[in-house]
Amino acid sequence: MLNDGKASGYDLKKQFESSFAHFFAAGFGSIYPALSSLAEQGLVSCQEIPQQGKPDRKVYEITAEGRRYLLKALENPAPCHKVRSEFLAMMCFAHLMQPESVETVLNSRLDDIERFKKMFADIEANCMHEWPGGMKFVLGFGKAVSAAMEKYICENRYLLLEETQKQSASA
Amino acid sequence: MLNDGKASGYDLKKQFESSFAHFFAAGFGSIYPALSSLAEQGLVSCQEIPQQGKPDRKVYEITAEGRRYLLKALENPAPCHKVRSEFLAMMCFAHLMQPESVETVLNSRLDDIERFKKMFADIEANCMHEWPGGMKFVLGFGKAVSAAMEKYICENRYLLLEETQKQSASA
DNA sequence: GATGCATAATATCAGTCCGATATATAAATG
DNA sequence: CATTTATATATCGGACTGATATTATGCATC
Repeated sequence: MLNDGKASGYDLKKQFESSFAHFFAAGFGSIYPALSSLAEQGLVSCQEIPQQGKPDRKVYEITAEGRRYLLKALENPAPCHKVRSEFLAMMCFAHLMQPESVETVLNSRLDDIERFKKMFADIEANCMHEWPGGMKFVLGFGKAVSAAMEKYICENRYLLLEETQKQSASA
Repeated sequence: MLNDGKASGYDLKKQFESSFAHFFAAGFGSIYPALSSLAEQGLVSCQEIPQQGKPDRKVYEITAEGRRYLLKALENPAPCHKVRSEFLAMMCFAHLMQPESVETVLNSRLDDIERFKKMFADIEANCMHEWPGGMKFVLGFGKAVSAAMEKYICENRYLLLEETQKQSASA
């Protein structure tokens, strides 16, 4: 991220919460230690800007060595793409749940997707133009996958509810 | 998983590599400590079956308390669904990569998806009938999302390659 | 005028997770 | 005959992360 310009940990967090949120979340507990370690390795430099009231702003900037390191890292031919879904894990055992409980879970998932869709629209409206094709590709990927998930859930939730109703009918 | 019947850590691993692979991967480093901890808490019981040549098979079985605990856990109204994609992270910076490098990454991702699709087909052919609706829902979810990803990548890879070609043309 | 909440900003830490590695044998494959 | 795959368990260092702490401003609400 620093390759696109200077930023503080706080600035980066905002990016992780918006454009990166759908595929790579990171909290302060990951960001600050990462910045410290990068600085130690000389891959970024740090400039402290004093402020009144607030902690000093630490603005990080990528170094020439950091840029070389980034380019090397981008040579990985098979980067991973992992999903870790408690949601799907739960749905495997929907037949052990109350039907209302299944409904709640499904709706909360649809809400999350809705929130992502709004975020995508915001991003598209604001900063899309100034982005390289890669960012457009990644945003589009998020939109396509979100849409597919939403469609699938709406069209197939009956699979889950039939089962729980069968159970509650036989109970 | 043990709610569906007794199993050893090794058995569970096979499930994590097949039906669960697309949304919840787990290695031995997670499975064995988890089983030990569950046994300590009395949520599962363990029966050691001696074998010649191989280490003793430890077959775990869920207890009544374990079942109660599972049902409580299934009451979580908003289970999470996370994606962590080095692939998409790299694609954000495609403009810094060689076009051939981008091609390689894209193809390796498509290969992964292809492997999943084959796995889905296998599962559907073999053990689909004996499954509850929840498992069918989850498998279908994986298929739908995989198909959407494949389609999106094929239809939009030009977004990534245009950029790198522009770069290599101006270099 | 006070209370509370959001924003700005950094930082740490305990607990969890996981990839890599180790060990031992049988069976299948080339 | 050699090598790979399958059976089976186990550990550990390093990475990751959610929760928590600190301090101050500004803005809305009661």
